This record gives sequence, structure tokens and C-alpha cells, in this order.
Amino acid sequence: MDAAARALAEPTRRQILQLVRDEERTVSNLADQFTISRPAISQHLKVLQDADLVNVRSEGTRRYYRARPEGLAELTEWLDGFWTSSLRRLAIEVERDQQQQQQQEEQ
Amino acid sequence: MDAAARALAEPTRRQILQLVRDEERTVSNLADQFTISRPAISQHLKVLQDADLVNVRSEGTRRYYRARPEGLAELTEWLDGFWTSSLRRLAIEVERDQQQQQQQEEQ
DNA sequence: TGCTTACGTTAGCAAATACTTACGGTTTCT
DNA sequence: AGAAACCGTAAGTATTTGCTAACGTAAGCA
Repeated sequence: MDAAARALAEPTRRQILQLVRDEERTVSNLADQFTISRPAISQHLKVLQDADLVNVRSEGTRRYYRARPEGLAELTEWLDGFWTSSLRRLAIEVERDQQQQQQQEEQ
Repeated sequence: MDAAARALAEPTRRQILQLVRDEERTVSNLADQFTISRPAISQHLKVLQDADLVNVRSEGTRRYYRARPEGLAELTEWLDGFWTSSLRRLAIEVERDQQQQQQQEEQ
């Protein structure tokens, strides 16, 4: 999860990930969408690959990259866990506040 | 969302966030849970605060920090959107594969 | 009034990061 | 076979980052 979180910290990498979410793309194709150089894209792709967020498929001289959404599982679960726990805590507090209000009304 | 993603890239900050998820804590209290110095914790808390991931409450000389889960909303939605889209795409592919298999069986 | 506690901020430093340019290795095309 | 396309990697650089030590401030306590 650590690698995935670090990988997503970079805006360019998030954009790359979205570009290869629904269709696979070559490095040059991706580089065309940005102003930075092609090697820079290659380096970003390496980070994404090390974080298990993309798959590669070689065909001749081209390399087709594609998102691997399962790589986001741990981080997503971490965030979801945070949400649900927080909301449960909030629900308990609201309930307690309501009980307090009822007690005040009973007086 | 950019600030939140960058903030979560740091393992220490994720741990801090979990520590103040269910109860508010002071800086010294947090620092006790780590080996790094108290100023380091303060700096991490500043990053979390700038990313709207924590709230602060002053009481005398102490400052009570607490998680602010709403700050994770954008990032969580981004990730969830990624998942659902990917799963929908996967479902379409599975369906297409099944159709292809049926066509092969009909021959 | 001093002393202590709790905290933020600054300066300084080492390490990590995000680039660019240059290069080398494979394929493909002519 | 030679040129061109596609890509990864290495070297070098400027910026960012995470830390510590030192300092300053405000509130509680003797």
C-alpha cells in the first residue's frame, strides 16, 4: 500500500493512470498528452509498475501499458475503513446528543 | 485532492491520522507514539492541516488534534470511480468473451 | 515572580524526487 | 544492410522533503 500511496501522490501519475484505465497505451502515445519528455513518462510508468498499478504487454518495439485497478485495493480499503469508522463514531455521537436532548426535554 | 494525496503518501502521517481518528490527541501524546522528535510531528500535523485532514482545538497551552474524514472525500471518490469504471469495463469484457464462446459453440 | 510544560517556527542538512539530455538496445521498414 | 521508430536506463541537476537542534512564546504552577 505504501508504494501505491506514494505513486498516487504525483498528479502526472494519476493522469497517466486515468489514461490507461479503459484502454492500453504506448509510452509515446502517453508522452504526447503531456509537455514533459518521454523518458519522464517512462520513469513515472516504472513507479506505477513497481506499485503494481499498471500492467505491460510488449508487442514488437512497442510496450502497451494498462491500469491494474486491483493494485488500488489496499489503499481503497484503508480509506473506506477510515470512512466507515468515522461515520460510525459520528452516528454514536449524534445518538448520544439526541439522548441528552430528550433528557433535557423531560425535565 | 492533490494536498490530501501528498499528505497520505507519508507512512507516519497515515499513522498519525489513525491515531486521531477516534479520539483527539495532543502533540506530545502523538510524539510519544513515535521515535521521531516532537517538532517533526508538529510539521506532519501542519501538512495534514493544510490538506484539511485534521482539526485543531486549543485549550490552554495544549492543542488537541482530531481527524477530519471529510477531507478524504475527493480522493476516496476518485478511487471509487476508478474501481467502478474498471469493474464495469471488466464486466463488458467478460460478457463479450461469453458471446464469443457461444458463437464458437454454435459453429 | 521564576520555573516548567506544551507547542510552533526557523535554520541547516542529508536524502529523495522529478525532471532533462545523452546514450544504447531492439524491432520494423525500405 | 542501413535508417528510422520505440523504448529503457544512466548521469547530472534543481527542487522538495523529512528530520534535528535551537529558539521563542504563551499558559499553568511553585
